[in-house]
Amino acid sequence: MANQTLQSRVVVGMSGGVDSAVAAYVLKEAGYDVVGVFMKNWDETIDGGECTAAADFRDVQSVCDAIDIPYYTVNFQQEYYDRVFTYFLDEYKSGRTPNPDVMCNSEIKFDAFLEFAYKTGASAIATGHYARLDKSDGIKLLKGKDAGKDQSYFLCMLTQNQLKDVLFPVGDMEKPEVRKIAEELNLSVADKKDSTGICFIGERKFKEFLKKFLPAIPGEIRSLDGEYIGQHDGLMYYTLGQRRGLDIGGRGTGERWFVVEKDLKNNVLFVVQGDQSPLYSKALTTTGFNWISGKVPDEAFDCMAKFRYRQADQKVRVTPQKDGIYIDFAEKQRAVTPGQYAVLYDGEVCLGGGVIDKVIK
RNA sequence: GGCCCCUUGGUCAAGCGGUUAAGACACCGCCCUUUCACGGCGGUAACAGGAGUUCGAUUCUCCUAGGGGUCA
Repeated sequence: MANQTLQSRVVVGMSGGVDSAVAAYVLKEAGYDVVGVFMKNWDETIDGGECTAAADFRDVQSVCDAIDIPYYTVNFQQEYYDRVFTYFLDEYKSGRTPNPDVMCNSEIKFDAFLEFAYKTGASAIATGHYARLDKSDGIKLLKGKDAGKDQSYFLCMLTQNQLKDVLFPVGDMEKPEVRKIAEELNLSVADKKDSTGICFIGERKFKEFLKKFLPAIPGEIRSLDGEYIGQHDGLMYYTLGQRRGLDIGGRGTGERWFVVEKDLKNNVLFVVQGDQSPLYSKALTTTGFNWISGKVPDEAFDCMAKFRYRQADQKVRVTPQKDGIYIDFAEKQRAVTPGQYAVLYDGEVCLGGGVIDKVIK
């Protein structure tokens, strides 16, 4: 793998975690001119949440010093707010459940950041994503080798152009290997916990977080046959299939209650008790669809799909439409939710993704 | 108004003189997880109040407070 563009410059997006640290190390060992860059994309004074950015940056410094590469910081707070967070809030206002991290990749990491890298004279960027690229015939996005860590789902909206100068050094490694390398190098982040929560924002008590941006409009919770069950704090604080936070206990059969539907017009949250059929659907449509290959198929075909991150691949039949695609499920699917991404796979290959618009029961 | 029944943790609900007073749902925490969720594990929490009878009362009796049938 090392005999291509030796000495060409690669800018590595360093988060302060192990994955990007090892990614940088691997590239350095392969002979690239590696530069570490830490992105600061969220201003925690906006929401008053915990700020882990400073500590993360110290980890980046420590790692870069250890593997002996220069490091810098860039700030895309404005871009993040305008191109990701605004979309995020708008989706919630529409009663949908967005996935900001997919947008963060297509708008920030593989756009604003990529541009920045080119400007510094780099010929490529790299990240610690668990995904692989096959550039033998066009560019194919593949799942990470470590099936449990595969992050191709989050990269489903990227294009050939965005991927052509990208490297995913840990994509063909298993997580334990990555940690082992970090340990052998005595990197301070070797056993650092994997980060979760919205990328660049971090762990938040989600409902509290949203409350700072979206007004709470309490309303009724009802069962599908109209029975009054209780009160909700605001439709946008719930997602389809959710059970926690409903505060419904002791009724009916004693089973758990789940959100099945939101009626924005009347501000009513509908729920069902137990893992019932109203939670399940048989098909969906997307608004637009990003085919990573750049080519829109001209006829229907079978493949696999995920409707939420880390869901097991589901067998589906896809029919391209004028705007987006129609996906028919081989098996009924639970809690498919508008705003989330439907991502298609052909074996290891991620074909692309689109925002779920309509769900057909 | 007169006879009958009910009253347990946030909710529903076991218990039937001696129990660490079940369980479920909720809630909280942890785990999982670069979205939101789902899921897994664990935890907090109760006998309406008072007086009796008993070696011993959530369980029996009698009062005082809150809900259902029948009789004028």
